[in-house]
Parts: sequence; structure tokens; C-alpha cells
Amino acid sequence: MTEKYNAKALQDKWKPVWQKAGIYKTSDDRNKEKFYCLDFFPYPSGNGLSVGHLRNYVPTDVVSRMKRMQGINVLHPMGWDAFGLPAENFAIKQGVHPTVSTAKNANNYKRQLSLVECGYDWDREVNSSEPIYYKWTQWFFLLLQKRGLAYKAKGAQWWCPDCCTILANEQVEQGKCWRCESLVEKKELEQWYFKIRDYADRLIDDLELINWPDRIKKMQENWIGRSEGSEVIFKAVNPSTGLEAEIPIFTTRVDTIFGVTFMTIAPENPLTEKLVTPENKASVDEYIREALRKSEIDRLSTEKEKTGLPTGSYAINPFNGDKIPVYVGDYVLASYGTGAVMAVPAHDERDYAFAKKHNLPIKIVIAPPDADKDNLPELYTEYGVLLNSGDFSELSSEQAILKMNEWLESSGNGTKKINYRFRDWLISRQRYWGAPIPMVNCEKCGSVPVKEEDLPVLLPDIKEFKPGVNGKSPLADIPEWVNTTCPECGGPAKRETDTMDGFACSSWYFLRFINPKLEDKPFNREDIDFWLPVDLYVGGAEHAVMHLLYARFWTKVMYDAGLVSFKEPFKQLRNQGMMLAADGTKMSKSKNNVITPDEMVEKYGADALRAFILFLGTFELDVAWSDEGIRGMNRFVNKVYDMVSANIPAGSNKTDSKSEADLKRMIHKTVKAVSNDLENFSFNTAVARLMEMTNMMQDCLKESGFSATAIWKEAVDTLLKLLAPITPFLAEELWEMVGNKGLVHTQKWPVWDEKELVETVITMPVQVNGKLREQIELDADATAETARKIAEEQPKVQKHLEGMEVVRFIYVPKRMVNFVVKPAK
RNA sequence: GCGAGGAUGGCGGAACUGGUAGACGCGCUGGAUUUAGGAUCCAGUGGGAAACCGUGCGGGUUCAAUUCCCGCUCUUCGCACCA
Repeated sequence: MTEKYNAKALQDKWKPVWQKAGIYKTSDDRNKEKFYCLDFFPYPSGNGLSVGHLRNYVPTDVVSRMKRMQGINVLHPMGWDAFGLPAENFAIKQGVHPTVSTAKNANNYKRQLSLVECGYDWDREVNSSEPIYYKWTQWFFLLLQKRGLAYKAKGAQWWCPDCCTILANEQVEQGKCWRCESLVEKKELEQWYFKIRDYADRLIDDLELINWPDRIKKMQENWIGRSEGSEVIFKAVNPSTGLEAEIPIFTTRVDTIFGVTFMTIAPENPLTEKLVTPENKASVDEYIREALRKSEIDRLSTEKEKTGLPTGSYAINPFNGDKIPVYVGDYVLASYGTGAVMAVPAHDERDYAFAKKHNLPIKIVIAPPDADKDNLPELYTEYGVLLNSGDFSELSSEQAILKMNEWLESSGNGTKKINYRFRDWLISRQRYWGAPIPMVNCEKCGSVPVKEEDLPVLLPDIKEFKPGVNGKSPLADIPEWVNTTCPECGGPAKRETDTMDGFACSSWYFLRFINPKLEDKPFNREDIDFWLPVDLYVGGAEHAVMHLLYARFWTKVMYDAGLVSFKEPFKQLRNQGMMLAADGTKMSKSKNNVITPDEMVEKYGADALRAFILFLGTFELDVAWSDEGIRGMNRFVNKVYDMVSANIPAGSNKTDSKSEADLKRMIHKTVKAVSNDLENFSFNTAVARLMEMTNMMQDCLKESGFSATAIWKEAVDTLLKLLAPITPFLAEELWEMVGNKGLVHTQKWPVWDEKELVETVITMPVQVNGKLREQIELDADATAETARKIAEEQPKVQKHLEGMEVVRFIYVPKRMVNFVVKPAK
């Protein structure tokens, strides 16, 4: 008996060989078809990789390997999303500089990826926190700024009064700071924004161009939240002060406007203050303070009762001149539409609830189609027919909306309007660990961009990088860095001290992999034209809106600027499912149930781990880790090793045995199935097919002398080539052992011949009334008559035909036969 | 509430344009080997003694439905007072 499979020995043996051969290097050959395969830009966390991450990295590696063997020019790079809050927080916790901790973490990721032999072209490694990289992130900022897509504005953000810092939305839990648990509040700060809203329609429309999961496309659409309606201007009067103001409101149901009985404005709306009358001031002020303190979760809860107070002012409905009271209510969002709504209790559930509570009138102006006009429902929210609506009565809702919009525009009381739910992208971060925003504030010239030739604006190397006080970045405390000269007038000026959101770095990294070292531009146009867009993009569904939306936005800006020739960066997107712990809960450090690649490679080797990750379940769905399962995969790897090594193919004689024909068909069947399965992300079935083929090969070996046949040699070679992307070490070792030349990974991927798949004799089911009764062996091209004759001869079939009349006989060639019978008279 | 998925043995999961449901693996049972355990190998494994029954539930179309249609239940995931 030959030696046993030894994972560690094979890993040590082949890694240096492959490295030397450079099998993962991207070729410069422009005549070959290209394939750009990309994994989501990972933040190298201090925890390192768990086996869960491998559900992302192993599949892309497998596909890349197959494509390479198919003679395709593959680009499969890796880099680090190293800037950002998590990296900075980790560094603060560890008490080291983020440059040090991110480098260490990235190296650990790299080591772990190599452990399972995920083959990247490491010559193209990028790190978003290095000046050579973020110089271009800043350059893109200037591009957006130049194109009028970057602006500075006051915006309310979560502020923790104890930590003296702005918090990101996800750092606020139940209205409290995640660190010190003090109540957070909104604070106005001047911030930089990107005008992503200008691209809203294109971000929706171009979803058609890409092959992404419908779920993700839908999520982006919902996030953008396009909504067509009308903007109507109500005139408001404060009876105490005599102040007049215009309150614009947004509505999608202008057809209900004759039913308006009050109006509600958001507490944050600046108009609130102006409209509140002296006798209401105390209570309204208190209400506003209360509202500002509430967490978003509390305020937006649908279950919550609708609270509000009268301001004392009234507004005038431009359609009918009705005077209606103006309320302040926190169920109206300041950030959506105009921060004020018209309220139609009869035709909107929220308004209805509010009206009931505050005893406000309900005026019915829409009747359901075919409704009894004398008995109309008090609340009806669908489209219908208008009544009590002046000249617009009797119109359908659809018609009324058109006509009313026309009236609004001609009378100057409003306009047709499209609203979007999502906000412009706030990119300012008052933190140290990010790309400095390349702007300078000059007393004379205002906000001035840094000159391109002065990029990068280097992040100063400082010891104290904890979030600063007063909502300012720690950079603000470094006068020698802050104080500079104005690029316009040369006078004294101060640098912008905020850094950019980490999502800016990941909005263009897929372009940098093409020319990672280029110093005078972000990328080379010719190379971009060849490699982009990304053909296959794989990562978790948690980035469905943020990163994927931002990257699409930047790409469109670059397209408009003539920098690239494609509108969408990622042609095909796939999301892997999560890896849960064996008990079905999430893997987490605190629960101490994280399984690492390190321990599994140690125990079973990279081959078994890779194959198991693929086999465990459907790619897109969540699966639970299984210790028994990987042992089974270990069995399979050993089985293949033993079978091949103990039966070194001689490839000499030929037999005419049935096994030979069956095995030949199995070879072609497996090549076809595995090729298609890997292409379609059906990795679990691809592994299953390889197991089936192995099982059959073992059956064949029961015939003595089979391993000397030519077909055995063909089967072994094919099996090893198909296994190569999945279990690279096993395949390479056996490839050498059976005496083949060269590396298995540089072999040509096998192709199947449809002709070899055709079976001449079919095992065919015989049904009586749709129920399986017997199976017969039948020539594939048998006629219906022959099939029927043979089927009728079967005793088991006869039993069921006895005393019956055959009403119909169905023959589907190569599939089945069916007798339709009924009792004979 | 809105939107998108999903429901198949003890478990993870297969099944092409409707055509032998349960591929493949785990687990389990029996056997071989072993001082024993583990590991390995061989055989069996949806339920039922059988007729038959079986793809969440109830209908329908069809010679034939996991697959198509109608009506439900449960479940996962997004979004959630967006006017």
C-alpha cells in the first residue's frame, strides 16, 4: 500500500512550486478574453478570518481557477479597506497607531487567505490608507467638487454630550451613546455632502443594465425611494404677530386636497418657531425639546401614538380658501419632502388617527368606485371618485391629479414634483483615520479646493488621534497642519480638518487594481477599457445599499467626466449566505463559537476545508457549520487519494466491458455538470457530481485489471482536472503521481462531447394511471409500438391492466410510458 | 403595513423546458477489521406488514405537478409614520 494523504506535507510541497510558477499572476495578453473577478473590499479586522469569510473567498477562487484553465485572462486581486472608524476604534482600544494595527491585521488576513490557498495576484495589493492610494481618493473628491457635486451645508447629526463627539447612526443604540450610554441629541454641524440625489433617476434606471440579485436591486430602489406627487403652497398666518409665511407641502394625493382639515409641520421645521402664538409657546417649546431628545427608533415607530400640539396659527388651502389650523407633530419628518404635510383625515390613516385624537373634523372627498353615496366610509385610502371638490368633483383620482397639477402650475400655487427618500451623502467625519478632505478655508476666498499638484494632503503622523472635543477632528489641534496658504490668493488660510467617510475609498478601489502603483494618475485609460467593468463581484448582502450605491454613483460621475466608458461598475453581483455556528446562532467572539480556518486547516487540511465550504449548502443561503460534515469531506479527499494512488493508470489495453462505456459517459456527464455548476454558483452540486464520479470509478475497479485500461487513465486525468479548482493540493499531487507532465493548474479545462452523453439503452419507467409500476430496458430510439409491447409484457404491468380498458397510451421518448386506464365494462 | 424570498426524510440539501421525488453528504442500523475505542471498509436507510401514502395547508389544470394557476398558514430578510 502506498502512503496516506498528508495534507500538511502536500501544502508545504506545492505552495512554493506554484509561487515560483506564478500561476496566479494576471497576464498582459490583450488578445485573450478577460475576466475580472472581485471580492468586496475587506476591512482587515483584528479578529482575523473565520470560516464564514471563506464562503466569499473560496468560491471566487474556484471560479477564477476554472476560468484560468479555460484559457481566460483572469484578474483576481485583493486589497484592504483600511481607513475608517472600525480601524481607528480598534487602534484606540489596542493603544497603537492605526497604521501599525491595520498593517498587522492585513498581514494576518493575507496569511489566512494563503493558508487555504486563495490565489490572488498580490502584486496588485492596495491599501486605502496609504498616501499613494488616498491621493487619488482626494483627487476624486476634487473631481466631484469641480463638477458641482460636493457642497458644504449645515446638517443635524447625533451628538454625544459626554464624549463631545458626533456619532454615526449605527453608534446610537436606543437613543443612547454606545460607549457612555448618555442620551444623544441632534446637533447642527457644517458638513460636506455629495449630491448623490442628482443621480437618483439614473441610479434607478440603470439597474436594468446589470445582472444583480433582484432583492438587491429592489433594496436600492426602495432606498432611493422615488415618489411622484405635487408640491402645494399654503399661506399661513400667525394671528398674534400678523406674520405671514408660505408653507410648501408635498403630497402624492393632491386629489384629496379638498378634504384637508388641518396641517402638521415637523418640530425641526424653522417655520414652527414663527408660527407658534404666545399662548402656545411654552408647551410647543417643551414639545420640540422632547422630540429632539427622542431616538429615531422611538419617533419612527408605527405603533406609537401620534402626538402633536396646535401652534395657534392657521393656513389657507389654495384650492378652496379654507382656513385650517396648523399643528406641530413629530410624526412629520423634517428630512422628507418639505417637513410639512397637509392632513386629510378621511383618506389617510395617520391623519385619521390624529384627527380622532384631537377632535378635528373629517371631510370626505373621495368615494370608492360604485359606493353608496349616502353611506360613505369615514376612512378610505384608495383611489376613487372625487366629491365636494368644486370643479374637480366627479373626476377619478387619476384624472383629478393631472388636472389639479395643471391648475397648480397655472395659478402659481404649486407644481408637479418628484421626491426622493434618500438624502445626499454626508461624507464628513470628525475623526483622524481617514483621507483628509482636500479643501482650504480662506477668509477672503471662502472654501477653496487644494490644487491637484499639491495632492495628497497628507494625514499627519500624530500620537494623539482620539476623537477631539467640540465636534472637531483631532486634526484641528495641529496648528502647523491646519494653517496653510490659500491656493487662490496665497493669503493665510486653514485646512478642512474633517476626513472623508470610508465609503469614499471603496467607491473607486476596483479601478485602482488595474494600475495599483501608478503615481501620476489614478488609472490608465487603456487598461481600464480592457479590464472594466468587473465581471463578477462577490460579497455579503449587508452592503446592498451603502457601498454598492456609492460606487455606482462615482462611476456615473466618472462616466460623465469622460474618464471611463461604462455606466455600471459591476456587471454581475452575487451574495453569499452567512455561516452560522453549529447551533444555528451567529458566530461571535463573545459566544466563543467562532471556527477559524487556521484550526480547520491544521486538522483536516486546506483541500477538505475548501471542498466542505462549497458543499455545505446553497451558496446564497445561510448554513450552519458542521463538525461531522467536514469529517465526511475529509473521508472523500482521502478516498480519492487512496483510489488514484493505489491504481496508477497504465492506459494500455482496452476492454469492451459495459463498465467502460458507462464510465466514458460518466466522464462527459461530469465535465458538463461541473463546468455548468461552477459557472452558475452551484458549488454544492459540483462537488456532489465529483463524488458520484468517484463512486462509479470505485465500482469499475471491481473488475480486475481495470486500472490498466485507457479509459481509466482518461477518467483519472479528468477527475483531477475537475478537482483542481476545488482541492488544489490533492489534484496537483495525484497529477504528478500518475506520471503527468506539468502542473494540473495550467492544464486545459476538459470539455464534454454531447454525443458521448447519449445513451443507447434507456431504463424507462412504466406508469399505469400516472403511478410507477415497473421499469423496462428500452432502446433510446424505440417506437411507441415497441415500447408499448414491451411494457405490456411485464407481469407487474399486466396485473394493473387486468380487467381494465386502456383509454390512452402515452409515450415520451427517452422519458416514460403511461397507460391511462379505466375499468372495462 | 409594504416589498422580496423560503417551506422537500432524523439533518444539510438535489431534481433540466411538468415526466422514476429524495442525487450527494451527514446521521443512523447491521456486518468486517480491532484487545478496546477511534479510524477505515462493505451493505441498508422517506413512512407503512401490505394495499398504498408521501415535497407547509386547501382547491384547480393535466395522462402526469416539488414544478403551472387560485386561495391560505407559517417563516426568513429588507424597508417601515416617506405624506
